[in-house]
Amino acid sequence: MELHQLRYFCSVADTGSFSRGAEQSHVSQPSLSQQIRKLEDELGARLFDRLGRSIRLTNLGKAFLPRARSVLRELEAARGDVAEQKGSAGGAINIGVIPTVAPYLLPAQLSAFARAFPEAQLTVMEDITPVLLDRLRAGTIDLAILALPVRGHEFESFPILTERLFAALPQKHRFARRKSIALKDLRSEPFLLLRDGHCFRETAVAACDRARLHPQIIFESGQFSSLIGMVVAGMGVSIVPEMAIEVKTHCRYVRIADQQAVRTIGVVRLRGRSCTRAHEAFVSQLRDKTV
Amino acid sequence: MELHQLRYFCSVADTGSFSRGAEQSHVSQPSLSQQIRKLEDELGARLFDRLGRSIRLTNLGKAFLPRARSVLRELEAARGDVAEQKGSAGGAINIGVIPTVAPYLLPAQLSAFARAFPEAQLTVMEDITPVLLDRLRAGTIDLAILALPVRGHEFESFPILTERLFAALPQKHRFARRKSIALKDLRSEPFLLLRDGHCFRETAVAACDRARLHPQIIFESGQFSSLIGMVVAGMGVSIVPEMAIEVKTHCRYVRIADQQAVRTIGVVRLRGRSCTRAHEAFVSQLRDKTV
DNA sequence: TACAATGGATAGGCGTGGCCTATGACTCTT
DNA sequence: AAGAGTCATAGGCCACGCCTATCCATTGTA
Repeated sequence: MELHQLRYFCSVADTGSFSRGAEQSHVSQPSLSQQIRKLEDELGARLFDRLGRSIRLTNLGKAFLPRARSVLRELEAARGDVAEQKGSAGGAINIGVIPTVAPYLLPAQLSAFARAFPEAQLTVMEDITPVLLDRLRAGTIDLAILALPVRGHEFESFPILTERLFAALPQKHRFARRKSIALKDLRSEPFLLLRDGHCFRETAVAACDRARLHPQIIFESGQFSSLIGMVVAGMGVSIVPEMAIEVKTHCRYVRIADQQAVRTIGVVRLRGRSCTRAHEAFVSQLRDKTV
Repeated sequence: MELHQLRYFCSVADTGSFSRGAEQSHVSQPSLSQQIRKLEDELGARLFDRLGRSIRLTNLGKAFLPRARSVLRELEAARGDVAEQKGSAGGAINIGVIPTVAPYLLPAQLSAFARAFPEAQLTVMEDITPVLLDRLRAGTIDLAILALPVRGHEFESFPILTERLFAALPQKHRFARRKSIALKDLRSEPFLLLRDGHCFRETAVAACDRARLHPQIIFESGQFSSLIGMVVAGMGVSIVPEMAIEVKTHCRYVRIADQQAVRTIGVVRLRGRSCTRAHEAFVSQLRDKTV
């Protein structure tokens, strides 16, 4: 039983004639006759009575007609579904973000995207890089926003911004007015850093390594706000990325004089993973609208 | 979009693998790959993400899967419907019967058939031969039980019984005790006959013709019961077929001594009209169970 | 009664397309 | 490093759906 046979059958039933049915189906009458015959053979029963010049549905044909129509209707529904999903930027987008980016980048991005594509359903999960990568692999999330580069060639990534690192100092600190600072100058300071697992900790530690600095870490947290609060309280100094700067607090941010002291944020997805229109739109917004 | 493509798609979605899907669908893996690819091309979007070793449904694939299943389910329902209709002797049977047969032949036949095939839905319409033939042509009825022969090669007919004609005489009639009678002997009698349009009227008149008798018709009716009632009342004589004999009444029935004075009842259907099991069963019961 | 017109069935040939096997590219495991 | 497993690609074969041409039956008309 094939779809074109069902289509032919419906055409014949509609037009009441093999010839007109063939015309309506854009095939020759013999081809249509052949296929109807084949369908009847497979079903093991006639669908039409051939009464010389005219034809008529058999009882069985009468019963079969709505079912055939139903199959074709379902098919069209399926096709329509796909076209709709493909055309509109609808559907679910699941993204993951690392905690050291989420509070600074996302709010503006999300609201802008929600305004531009109200039909898309965007859900966000915040977690550290290795967890996000696992989730990408597992398909739990479609995109991840995190610090580049990522290891593993199963991923492909696009940078969206590169930001410099700053030393976070108490307002009264002796270096607080400097334009820039060498990390080495902070050798004697107690350090407040992110907890292990956060990729920015690695970034900060790498910067220290380049400055031959082995920081004495006296406090660890999962978010910059806590670190900055501790800095303001005079507990020590910290290293934060540009986007984490909170201008209101009694805290000074001094650029670290190291060309390599940067972090690059990018969007990562599983290589070969197909994208809906919504995904494309979100990624391109990230790339374009991010300062 | 073809049915086998949908089947392949579902197989792959079920098994989570092209290879196992191919195995389940009894095709080679490359063939299945080709068809999936083709389906994707037609839809204009990927249904699966190829992730090196494993695959996964895309969002669009997830949306498409239930629709594809639905198409296949509808198809199976259609196939099942046909098998059911064909296998069981179910479905509607519309038969037509002429009035001069209906009350005598049908009751026993109908109840026997209803007992044997309770799943068949039999409806009966009573009318004169030309109307029944029109209805056969129009497809309003499937079978007609009437007097043979019928003209028109669009019909095919099977005889089911042949019966002799009898003269219906009042109990006191001078010929009432005879074994048989020649119609010519009734030359002087007033005749009660069926109305014009009833085929048995033609049959009776033809018998009269053969006997060189031009009957004086004083009463016409649409049913034998009325005629017999009039005979009993002494209004005249009539001609009735064997099955119309009502033994209880004060009426005598004398066989007409004319080998050709018979009528043959048969079942007629449109040539080339397909039959369900129920139809076949009904016809064969008529042929076998009729005395 | 013959003839044309209509509608479906049949016959034969052609070409697309679905299927196969063999092989390649790649990943993951041992 | 080798092997197993997976999907993609390539090339060839053949079935089958399509076509045109024709036949046959029915129907309407001169």
